[in-house]
Amino acid sequence: MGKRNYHHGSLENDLIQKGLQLLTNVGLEEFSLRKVAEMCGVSNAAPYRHFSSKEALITAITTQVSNEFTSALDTVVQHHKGDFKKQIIEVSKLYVSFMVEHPQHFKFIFMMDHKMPITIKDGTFTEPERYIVSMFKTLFEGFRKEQNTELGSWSMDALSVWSLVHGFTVMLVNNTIAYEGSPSDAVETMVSRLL
Amino acid sequence: MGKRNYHHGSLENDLIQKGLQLLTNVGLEEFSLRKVAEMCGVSNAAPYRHFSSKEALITAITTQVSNEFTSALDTVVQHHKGDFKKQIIEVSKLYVSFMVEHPQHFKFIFMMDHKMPITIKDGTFTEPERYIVSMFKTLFEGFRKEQNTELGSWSMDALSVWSLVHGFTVMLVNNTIAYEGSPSDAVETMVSRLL
DNA sequence: CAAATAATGTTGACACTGTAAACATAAAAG
DNA sequence: CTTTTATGTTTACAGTGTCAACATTATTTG
Repeated sequence: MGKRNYHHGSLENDLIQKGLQLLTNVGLEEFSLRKVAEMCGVSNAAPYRHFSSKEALITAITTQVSNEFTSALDTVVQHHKGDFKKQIIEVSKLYVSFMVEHPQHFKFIFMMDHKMPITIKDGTFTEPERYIVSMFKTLFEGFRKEQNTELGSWSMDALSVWSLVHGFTVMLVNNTIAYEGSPSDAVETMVSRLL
Repeated sequence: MGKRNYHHGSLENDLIQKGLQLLTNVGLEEFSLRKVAEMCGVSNAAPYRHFSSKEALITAITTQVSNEFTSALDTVVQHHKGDFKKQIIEVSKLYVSFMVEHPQHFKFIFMMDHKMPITIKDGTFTEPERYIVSMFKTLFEGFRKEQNTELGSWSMDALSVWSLVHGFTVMLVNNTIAYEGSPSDAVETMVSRLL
């Protein structure tokens, strides 16, 4: 029953699953298509029937993680619907704590170039990684309602908050700084002051 | 005269120089020791007489860039000695504009794990990349003089500014966002409001 | 239902990588 | 001048992404 007979059945899914597993365990540097193939019990060239390149698989994995994380973010957003400040703070806390807990996720997500960057300033954006868009949406809409100003003004505030949260996270994950204490608390303090 | 006779003369320097060149041109992904060796007109194993691994060479290159950039930062710091706010703003502007102009530098610098992270909260730090320490120093000392408070309080402010500047830079360099306008101006606006 | 076709896996190869051991040459030290 | 040390070269190995030729199974079609 464990034996596979030539056809795997659901290789595409399994590649993503096992790929994420490998990425989480060994990181981006040590990640290799051949290892993933072996984990799936399949030959080295098999993945190419489902993904055109190593990068394509990583992109698929990224999307997977992205979706899961985005729904977690959305849950928080919905839960603090009335209170904009609280909403931002909780989203920020979730963001940093999630990434600190899953540093490998964060790395392989942000180490890849995004072909379609968000365009700020007019408030519209195409789709890069979903949680970024998700967080930006929350920020932009929140600031618009809160401050009731026109375009170009609130975008700077949203950008400030997002830069701060993201920047702090980057440094923690990359070991640029070692913060002694709860990153979640730190971000709460910083964002609170900023708002 | 262009001909080399067995010994290169100054391979170590040349490896760093040509390595930086390659890194700047093709980025971290395509960077390879063998290519650098060829650029130096030397065999593939030669670099190992000077660097124990590929990573060791990259570290050396990083240090090189780091030093140059740090002195540029220091110049700005000295130039605006009296005015703390101005000091921070100009350092921030230089930081973001330099990194946007040299995205590859930024990437290979920050994509590597730092073995010795800065320890904040008590204000002391070991040495990771020098420009980080340099900027942090400016921030910490500035806030201390400005606010005249004890430890633990101003560190949060310094961290906020640094997170914001760094985070904005990361997003620009990684193409997470596409800011329409001068990044330098944007950072000036954001840091000004934060201070 | 049988035959043709498409989807999926395998094998083997190629060029490239980091790295190490064995060897060669030139420079420095004695 | 001889010996030692520093530096380069050759060759090799294991691992990588990727591709072409081939094998097998699933799916569609006549």
